[in-house]
Amino acid sequence: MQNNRNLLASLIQLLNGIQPISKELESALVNCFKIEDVKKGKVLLHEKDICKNLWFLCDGLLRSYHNIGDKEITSRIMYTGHIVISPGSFFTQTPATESIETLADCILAKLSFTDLQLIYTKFPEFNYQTRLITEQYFYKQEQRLYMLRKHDASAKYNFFLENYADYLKDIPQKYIASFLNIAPETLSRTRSKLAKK
Amino acid sequence: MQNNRNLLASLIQLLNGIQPISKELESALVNCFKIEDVKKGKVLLHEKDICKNLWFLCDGLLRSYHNIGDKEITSRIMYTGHIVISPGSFFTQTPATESIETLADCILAKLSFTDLQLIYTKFPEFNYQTRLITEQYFYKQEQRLYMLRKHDASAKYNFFLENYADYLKDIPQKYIASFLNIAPETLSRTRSKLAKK
DNA sequence: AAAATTTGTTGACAAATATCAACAGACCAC
DNA sequence: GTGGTCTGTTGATATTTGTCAACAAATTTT
Repeated sequence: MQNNRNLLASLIQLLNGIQPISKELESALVNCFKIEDVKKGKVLLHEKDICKNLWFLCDGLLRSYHNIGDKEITSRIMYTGHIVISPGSFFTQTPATESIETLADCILAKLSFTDLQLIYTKFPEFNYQTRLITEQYFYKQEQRLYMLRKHDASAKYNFFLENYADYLKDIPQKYIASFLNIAPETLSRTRSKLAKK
Repeated sequence: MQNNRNLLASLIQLLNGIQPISKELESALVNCFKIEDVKKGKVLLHEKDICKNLWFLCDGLLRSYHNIGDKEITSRIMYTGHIVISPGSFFTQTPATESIETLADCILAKLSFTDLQLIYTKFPEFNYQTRLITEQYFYKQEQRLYMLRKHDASAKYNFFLENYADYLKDIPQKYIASFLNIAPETLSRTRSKLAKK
């Protein structure tokens, strides 16, 4: 359990940064989160399953994706320190329209939807921190919407460089391409043009 | 004030639908919201100003927009019953990167950021309802991200028809086009092709 | 109601990106 | 390490959408 506390340190710090949480709430969180090591290439959540857990990504890299026709589209890329869910599915406990998989070996802290609801019941003040976190994610998402409306492929790729530079080497290019909504060949050409300048 | 209560009925109902609110909280909300009639074509929030208010759109139609280069991009379209803010600006009280304007005569209920914070302080349980509302908006936004990654213009326009059909006649086509990230001419052609079928 | 302005339509053309295909390089399994 | 599979690169071509321009239609202003 001491191990739990160490791995969850950055989550606790995130929460305390918003507003200090009580020792009781901290203990409840540390007790409810289960640590999991997951190897690269595993699917955490399958499309059509209900997202029954929230994960805190202690270390690693993930992506969510869904299919349109015969194409697979990467919708989000999530790295160390992120809270991971399939939003629509987790919030409403209905089947997911996307899958989530690991792009690297990951250490994850898993919290079930039911345990989270119990925590909310016992510690209603926790809604404050989670409201603010949801607001932050909301705003980040807004920026991704801006990105997708940028005119050309290089503007989109620059957005990616500004926001995900640290993970560039670890994310297969075809996933970056579909995240930016361009063909992998176009991304390859955009990159080589950029390298020449 | 009785008038206030009527106009805010659907907001109160929205909150009660999540979890019944106390009479005290209801009164505080009704007292803090100020009703405003705003004519079509007025700018509620100017880019670079801080979004100091949240609005509940009792009746009418709004859009948010920002400029990229010499182009104006419509980022959101909001109709009766929506809560309206510029997310990044309101949450963090920093200058907005977008403007918000009325597309029709509107009846708005305005709540200042500071009044909202006072309400949160006095009624911390209110965080519960607002967390859930933020989650709902978060999920809606995710769907708009899906839409922008749809391949062609007609798929994007169909998304619009599915989600904004009731407001189709009231929104100038050029705004719909930039919302869908296509040129107005392309939208015009897409529509005429669709009509022939 | 007429004039002026804005918005939407249509055509011709240009530009960007997608698609298809061949190949090279990286990565994985055995 | 070798063979096989998957990923990325590059070229040729097709398709889609954007751009520019002229005009029509609708809306606003006077």
